[in-house]
Amino acid sequence: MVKVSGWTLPKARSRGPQFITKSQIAAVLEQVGVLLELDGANRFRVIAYQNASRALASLEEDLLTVVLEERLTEVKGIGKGIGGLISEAVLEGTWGGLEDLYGRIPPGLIEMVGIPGLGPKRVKLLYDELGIDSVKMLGIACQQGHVAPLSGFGKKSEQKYLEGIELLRRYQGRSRMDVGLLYGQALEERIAQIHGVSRAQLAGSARRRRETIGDLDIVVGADPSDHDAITDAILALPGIAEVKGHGESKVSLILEASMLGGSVGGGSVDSQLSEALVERSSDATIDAQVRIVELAAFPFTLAYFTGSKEHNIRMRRAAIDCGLRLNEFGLFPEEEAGDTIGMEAARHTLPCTDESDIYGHLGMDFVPPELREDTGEIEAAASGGLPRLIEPGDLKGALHNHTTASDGTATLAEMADAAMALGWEYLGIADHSEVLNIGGRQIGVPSAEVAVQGKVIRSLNEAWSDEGTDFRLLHGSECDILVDGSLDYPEEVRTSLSHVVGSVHALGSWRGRDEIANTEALIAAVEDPTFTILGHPTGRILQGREGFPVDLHAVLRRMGELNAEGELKAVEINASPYRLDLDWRLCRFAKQQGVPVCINPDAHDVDGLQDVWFGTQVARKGWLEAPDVLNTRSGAEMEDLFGL
DNA sequence: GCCGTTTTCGGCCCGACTGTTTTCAGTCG
Repeated sequence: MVKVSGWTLPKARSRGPQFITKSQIAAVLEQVGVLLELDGANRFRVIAYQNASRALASLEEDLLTVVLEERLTEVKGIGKGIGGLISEAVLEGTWGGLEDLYGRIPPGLIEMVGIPGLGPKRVKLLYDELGIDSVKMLGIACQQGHVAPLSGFGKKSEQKYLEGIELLRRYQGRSRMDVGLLYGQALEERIAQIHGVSRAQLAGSARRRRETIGDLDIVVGADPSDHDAITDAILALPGIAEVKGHGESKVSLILEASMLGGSVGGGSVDSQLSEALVERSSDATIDAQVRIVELAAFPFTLAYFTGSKEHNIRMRRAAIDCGLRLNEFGLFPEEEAGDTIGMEAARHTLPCTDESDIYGHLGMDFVPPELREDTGEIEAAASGGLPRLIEPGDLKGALHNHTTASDGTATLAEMADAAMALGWEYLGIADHSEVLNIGGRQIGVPSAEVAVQGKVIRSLNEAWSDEGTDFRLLHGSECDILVDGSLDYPEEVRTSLSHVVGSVHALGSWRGRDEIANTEALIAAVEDPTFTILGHPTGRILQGREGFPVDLHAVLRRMGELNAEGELKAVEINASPYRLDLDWRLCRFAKQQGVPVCINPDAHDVDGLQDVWFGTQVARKGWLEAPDVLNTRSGAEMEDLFGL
């Protein structure tokens, strides 16, 4: 659900420039797109703001520099108009004409577009004609029959909106990757078992491994004579809260938890099952679209519904450049299709048995689904420059894990056994440092006890070495980064460790001050000679809380400089599906700066080690190859790196 | 609002489904 709170223009910092930061401006541009839609603006103008927001968010250079050097409009997607807005925000801290737009659109309208089947045009019409400016008011108007008489509306509209309001209440927004995959795999399995289904595959943002998943897309290939029966079978599946619509080729559903039923799901998300479900309220729902096509169209439909939308737009343009037209059913010469559309036009398609054939016809290498975000993959695929992405099996260990010494539930030996069972050559222990206490309870390891843990680790390592087992524990610490950027523990404690994972935990203080102060503090932390790995860099909890504001581009640039001087500074992808922090959008930048990434499960029990699977998905989405990831190194190499 | 460029304004990805209307606009993905 779109949260109405937060739909205000950010206040300028007290001193500057820059008065407003890049991420704040990107968020505003995104909101302006929505507000303009509600204002009845030209749809291409709306798209322009969305594109500009994206372009700005992925700008890797320092924004103030770009503004001062008047190079903003060189950024693709930012022109004179929006460029002027950005410059004003950065240099003056003001928002020009946007104040008026924000003041004119009632925040309740934003919430109203969250109702399924109700879009910006009709929301605006309801507001203009009846003065309806909230979901609550709409509900009352529908019950009293005020909506049906409006031109373009009817009795069914009223009923649909009333049902939509109830669904909006139950809808919990996007789902974390682990939860979304759980539902997606379950639905895929159920559909694959339906008689007549030849192929069934999960597509959409789940297949692209986004950190959160909005709705599920399943593509089904089957003989046309079976389509009706398959549609009926899908509609009869358990756990359907609502059928939003169904036709010859698609079924649009809202699922509830009972769809998961008995023994479905599988793979690495299994261990997350109980925990993931406990969090969702018992009547929470998730949307799903099922597309049913004949087998010949399957690869095209799969590609289409895998997206992203931006990737698809680029693919269509690439097809046009080749004199071809690409739609969800085929890839065919423009002149042969003539005026026909859809499946009819696709009768002239070039043959494709899987997605790689589609890319092949357009002169491109197969683009892995994770990369399909229009962040350069089209160009790379056309020039043979796609990365060879890391695989989960490339990992040889992990460096950030907890034991009973702090807030973990397993002992050193138990964690080591679990790591060996995964085929790993090492496990880095990084229990919390002294300063950490939660609710007055001491969580962190007192500095005097660090040496005690070190002694146990040494004796375990000696035992493995003696019996010829290629496994070792690496004695590190998850050391708190204090508000001034210094590290917890006396220096001599930190130097006694193999590695220091520096993490921020006092989120309150960090979220209460601005991006520039936080960035300076993080840079001070990474500059400490004992600092090794930046742990969960923003502190975000997906679907829970925002991270603290920070310019990670600047921090990663500094870490890259230090590495160029011969130091070892790495950044963590915290692989917990609750975090997935470092964000995939920053992985390539880290690589470009010469900062290795470390995929860490932040495990607090033996099962938690398996979370590295999720972290690997993030690394893949961030274009990383095995050599870019620190913990693809062997145990012996790690010992060398840490000077052990 | 941005882009490209035949440097001045037209084009901007494409299709299914729904409800209302009677030929189509709105919504969704």
